[in-house]
Amino acid sequence: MGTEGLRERKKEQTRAALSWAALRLSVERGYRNVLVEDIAADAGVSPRTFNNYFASKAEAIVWRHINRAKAMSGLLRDRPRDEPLWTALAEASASLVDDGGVPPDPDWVAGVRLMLTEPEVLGEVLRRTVEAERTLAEAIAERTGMDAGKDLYPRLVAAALSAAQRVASEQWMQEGNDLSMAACLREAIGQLAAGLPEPPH
Amino acid sequence: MGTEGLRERKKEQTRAALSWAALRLSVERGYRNVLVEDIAADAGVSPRTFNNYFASKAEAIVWRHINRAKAMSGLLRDRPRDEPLWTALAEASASLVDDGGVPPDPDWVAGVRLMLTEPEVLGEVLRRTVEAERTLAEAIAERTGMDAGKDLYPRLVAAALSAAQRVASEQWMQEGNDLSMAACLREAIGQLAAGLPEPPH
DNA sequence: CCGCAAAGTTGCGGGACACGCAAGTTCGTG
DNA sequence: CACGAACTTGCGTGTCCCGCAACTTTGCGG
Repeated sequence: MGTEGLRERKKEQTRAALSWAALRLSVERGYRNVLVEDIAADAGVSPRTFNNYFASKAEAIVWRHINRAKAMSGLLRDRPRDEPLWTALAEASASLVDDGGVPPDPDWVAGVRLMLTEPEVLGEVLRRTVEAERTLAEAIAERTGMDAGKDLYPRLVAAALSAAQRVASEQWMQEGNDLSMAACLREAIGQLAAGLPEPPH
Repeated sequence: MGTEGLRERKKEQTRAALSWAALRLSVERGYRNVLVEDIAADAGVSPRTFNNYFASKAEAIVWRHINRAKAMSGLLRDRPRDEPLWTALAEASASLVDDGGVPPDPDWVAGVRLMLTEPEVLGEVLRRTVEAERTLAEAIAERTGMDAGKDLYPRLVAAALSAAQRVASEQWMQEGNDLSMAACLREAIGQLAAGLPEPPH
């Protein structure tokens, strides 16, 4: 049998179904026009059950995205130890979104737009991202021989990286942008690692 | 008469009273134990009126903080034009919280703690901060001769600065920290401007 | 000084949400 | 196959946010 038995698998399945339904419906009709009731119906469970899995609509929508973000620390740990930190961070970030030249899934694009657009969703995603930063800071601390609890550096790097990821997403979403998400990420993180030098003017 | 007549002044007064009450009560009894009803009562208006001013408890609590954040762009514009961008940003940030050696107001400290601690409030403050970043990005764009709408740089700087401010606050709040808030800010922003170099280990 | 339009406040009511609780149902292990 | 644990569901409750329609205050022009 799979990980942790059939029960656990079924739970994860329902959770995914709910998250997916929440995202899809919100993209289709707009966040405010979707009731918890609708999401539950779409996933084939009762409205009450929805709240056994997620504490809010926003949390459900954001769940998949946050799961990806949480993978960052693992990805960072997998990078070669002799690689410069910022290269490792940039490549780990890029690998999270790299489609290998395949044009991005329109549903995913719509999802990203939703998270940057709908205030309530944005609040949730930012909040959860800050949460995930703690784990990332741990990984950075480990790599640099520091203490994420006491030293400023690891948390600062994690926070700056999150910021860069968000801005890169915005930039990528903009009208008339021909770069890939991965390219936007590398660009933003590169500038960050260079100290965001003020260009001569 | 003052700015925009008595009517406007009274409105701002009520708004401030509500925000203040929301913050104070939440610090005293904990965010979840405060009803909109309580806040309204404390400010001497009806519960319904509360929602004429703020769309949520969290928004009321965060209002003062965000007002300060919005002042950043103005402060940046007031810095000498020949000052390096990052010096200007650091000094503008520091001046927002500089008490000139006076120990910080315990109520303000409790407020900051609340914003970093209570999930709902944190979500709101992050969301509004991102909003305020747009204005800051405009100011940075102006200073560097760029276009905040198209260029990545100004938004990236604004976002990174916000991140640094948040982490600096966390660091400052930590047990066994003897630095001032302004010092924490200068430290964090300094590291950012230096490209967050990986220290040798 | 006064009355009137604009702006602000309030109460009411409804829609939605989140969650505690206590049944009922399903699962998987011994 | 039987039994306890885990999960689902319905119900009820407390809270929130806001539209709407009175009512009250404000301040301006005659």
